[in-house]
Amino acid sequence: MKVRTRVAPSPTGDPHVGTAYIALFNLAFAKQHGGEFIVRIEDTDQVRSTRESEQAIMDSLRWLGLEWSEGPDVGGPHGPYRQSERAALYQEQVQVLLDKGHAFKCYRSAVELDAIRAAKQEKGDSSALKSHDLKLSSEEVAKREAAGVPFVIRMEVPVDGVCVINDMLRGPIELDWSQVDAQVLMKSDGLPTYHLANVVDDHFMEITHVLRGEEWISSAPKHQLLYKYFGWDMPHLCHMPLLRNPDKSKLSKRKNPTSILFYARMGFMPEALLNYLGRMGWSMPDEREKFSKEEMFEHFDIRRVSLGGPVFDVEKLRWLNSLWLRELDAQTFAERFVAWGLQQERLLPLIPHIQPRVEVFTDVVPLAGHFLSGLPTLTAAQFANKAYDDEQLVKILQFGLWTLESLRHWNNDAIKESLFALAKGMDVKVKDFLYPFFIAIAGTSATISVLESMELLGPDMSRARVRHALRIANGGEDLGNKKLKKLEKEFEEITKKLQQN
RNA sequence: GUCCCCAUCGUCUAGAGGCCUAGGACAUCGCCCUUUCACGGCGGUAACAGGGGUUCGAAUCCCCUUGGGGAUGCCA
Repeated sequence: MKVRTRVAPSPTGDPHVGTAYIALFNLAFAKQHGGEFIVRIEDTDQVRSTRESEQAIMDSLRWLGLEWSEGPDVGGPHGPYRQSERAALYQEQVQVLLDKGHAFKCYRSAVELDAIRAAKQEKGDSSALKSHDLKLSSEEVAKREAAGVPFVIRMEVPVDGVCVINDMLRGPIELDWSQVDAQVLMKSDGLPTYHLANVVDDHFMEITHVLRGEEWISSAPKHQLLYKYFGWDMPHLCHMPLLRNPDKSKLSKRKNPTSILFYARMGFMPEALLNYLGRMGWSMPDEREKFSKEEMFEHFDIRRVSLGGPVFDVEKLRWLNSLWLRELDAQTFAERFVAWGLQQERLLPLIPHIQPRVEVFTDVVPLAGHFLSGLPTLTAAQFANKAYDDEQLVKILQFGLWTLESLRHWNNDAIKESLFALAKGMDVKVKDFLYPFFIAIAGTSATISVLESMELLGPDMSRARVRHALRIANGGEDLGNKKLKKLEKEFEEITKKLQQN
């Protein structure tokens, strides 16, 4: 038996707790049945995946103590078994479908697709796009072919009837074929889409069980159909509930810290985070709260998964972490604390900023203590500055936060460039603009460069602190939707203006 | 809009028709312990979304309604 999880790197490279969640249950399931657990980096988009983001995912899964099978089948586009090296395989398989008439070339442009969809909707036709919707006259096809117009390869999908998907937790699920698009299998750049890569990879890797997020249920018919077209055995499917924000929406970093790195930085023990993830939608038969992954695997039963989407509750995670922390003997506690925050390689980059500013060692902690803390205790009064009023302050922090959230690469230059540009766009002096960020990040302006601080703290911790500061500056409340919308508009105008220059 | 999934305290959950006057945990409130703050101990507030069935009996099974979520991309 082989169980696999596919993980997609995020554009910003932060490994998501949801990834670890799915991986944990895959591993637990595999272990319990004496099977093999495989992690596959998925990225046919090629925008998200960089060597760094793939590495970050693997490192954080390792940090959590989730081990997977090594081998030629592991890795994404940059891994030992590269996507580009598999390109021929996908070409070959898609040709098989083409030959059997299960797939077809489509020369339609994005503009045309929009128009076709709009026209269907207007007619009150709620069915998905099918090959007959996309058909062009043979002259037109010949014309476009001759002109070298880019094309994609789509799969043929039944026009109506029901498709039954067997879910290990939910039993049979009936989905209408009328709702399933003639899915693109091969993009115009010649790379496969997720759906094709997924099915082909799993088949050749001899995957028998797939545990994935619930958001994949509606694409299961496409996958099942591809297996049928190829004449291959389909793995068993199991869809796990989705982790949620406190407002019940799908867990997202705008509303909750989602990066495993954040929790590591924040000083959570990997054992505790894993334990907490194991309690999401699952319980031990004796209902105990604290358990190791070995204990979890020993008692694991997929049928004990509950289907309601669990809300990720940082408070409870903290409590659970305290249980793990207190169990450590003094020696181990000291070792782990040092390993967490006082390692030379973590300290070293700070020294050039600290050394010129201190006279004695006792000056170090007041100056750089924010590297070892979580969210600072703040009051609205700390943000006071005669250069701006309350409204302007909120604006600076919110616009700054959005800017930080949009950064793809987290380094001093990128942070500096984007923030300085924003200050200019907002017509605020850099010095005044940065002041609230000093408070947000370090709790004081008497400290080292806030840009350096942010770089060293990492994106998630930095954003979390700015978000926290924003709430304090706004009188202890989150910004209302109305206000947010207004600000969003203004922010868009500024970014547009900046892009033009 | 359409399709699908889901539904027990604020949150995580136990519950496979009678063991449920619904249990545990986090959070919260009160008391105790204590030179402080924590930890800890004891106790309290707090839930089967609503309506119909099925059954001698329903949190548990069925249907409808409502609510939440997801999908509807040349993203994954």
